[in-house]
Amino acid sequence: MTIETTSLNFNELGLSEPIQRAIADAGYTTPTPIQAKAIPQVLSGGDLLAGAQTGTGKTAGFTLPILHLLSQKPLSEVAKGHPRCLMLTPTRELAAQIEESVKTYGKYLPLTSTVIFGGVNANPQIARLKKPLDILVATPGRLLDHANQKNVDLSGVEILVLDEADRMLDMGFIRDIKKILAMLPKQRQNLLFSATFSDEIKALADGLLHNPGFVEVARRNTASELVEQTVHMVAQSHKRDLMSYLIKHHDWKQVLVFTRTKHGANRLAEKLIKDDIQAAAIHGNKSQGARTKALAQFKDGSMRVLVATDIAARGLDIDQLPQVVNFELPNVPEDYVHRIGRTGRAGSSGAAVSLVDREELKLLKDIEKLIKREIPKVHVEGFTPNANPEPEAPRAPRQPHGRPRKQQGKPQGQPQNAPSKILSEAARHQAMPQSALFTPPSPNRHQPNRQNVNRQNANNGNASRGNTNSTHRSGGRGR
DNA sequence: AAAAAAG
Repeated sequence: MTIETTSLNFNELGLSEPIQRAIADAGYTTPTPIQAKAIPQVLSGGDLLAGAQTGTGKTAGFTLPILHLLSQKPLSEVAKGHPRCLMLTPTRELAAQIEESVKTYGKYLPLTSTVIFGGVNANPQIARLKKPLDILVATPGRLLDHANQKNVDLSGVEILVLDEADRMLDMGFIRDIKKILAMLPKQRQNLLFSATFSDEIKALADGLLHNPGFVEVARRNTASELVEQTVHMVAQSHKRDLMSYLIKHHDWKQVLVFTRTKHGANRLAEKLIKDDIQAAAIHGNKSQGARTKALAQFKDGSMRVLVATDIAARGLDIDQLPQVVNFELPNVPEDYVHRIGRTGRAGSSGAAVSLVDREELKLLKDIEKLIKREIPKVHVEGFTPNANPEPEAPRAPRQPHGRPRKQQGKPQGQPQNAPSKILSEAARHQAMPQSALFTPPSPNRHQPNRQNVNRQNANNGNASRGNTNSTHRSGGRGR
């Protein structure tokens, strides 16, 4: 299990019977650590500061007790058109996902919810906001829009959730959030979830929370042993060919590929489609319709490859995703952890492969420093740049068995017959030109003594890359 | 330096 559970049972947490029934329907019996810690805190009615990454089960950690609290007061006593709970989250997809969770766990309760975000027609949202509403999940921009136009009245909010607060600050939402906060009643319960605690998060928490309870669970990067991580050294110009090769060679049934740029995501998706691999790109320049469609198809398994920017790095919960690829390494080492956290979720194992150009070696070092381990560099058998329009047929014919969704054994990425040559970065990179990295290893290239070279100098001179420029977009979106 | 989010 990647998501740790506890020895507790959900029926010991004081949640009402309809909620327990919905939890059981969803197949859960045991809360994760963040749920076990956060649920009693939220039920107590106090403010909460929670340190939790995505993938720890934190969404249910606040959704479940909030449903309980709201359902204690009958809807008939509550004014219509006044959401009683507001959940703010950085991306549209995350907002949609959280609202789905609200609906899932609230299905036996007479509570109503909706989700509000930009990129789509506002009129259906306006119509929905006129009807009774208990829980409103939103991204800040569109919500503020509606609030300014008096489409929604936030004066009845009893519970506020700021999810992924650090990310919202990174994305320059602080001004919007402050404006929204000013519309809320003073008397309310506040829950703040953040993966990291920068000074800015602390400042936000200080102004927002009153005598908060504090819960924290281990960062997932130290716990993600079940995600098998490897690196392929490859020139940037050969990455797209290698990507097609890997997908076909390993017969990956489903893979989420991260690129550094939106343009890069488009180009890779086009290349894969050209190579008869079903693929779609998702990023912030796509229409919301295209984004929603691509994600839905990927989630239901009808889309083989989803090529994404870091829009999909955090929080997206894709059931039983076996394989993640970093087509380029992320600029911020923490994002690597978030990206590979899309696999190995909910009790399944996963594999994460990173395609690394020598230009990215510093990023790789930063990542290895963060996760406190060296990621093995694995040779790709049988791939030669510019010489692999089609991969060789796999030795054993593939059975047309469907997608093995529940896979217990080794992740798909590493079939037993793939010889894994683990060479140290020094051995590979200084000994041969990049163009030679994919030719099958000849005997004199074997350097078994170097296989486990532990690079002591992993952090010489590169202090952690603070995301120094990301937060102060003081101009905001000029309004 | 890129991406996300209002249009």
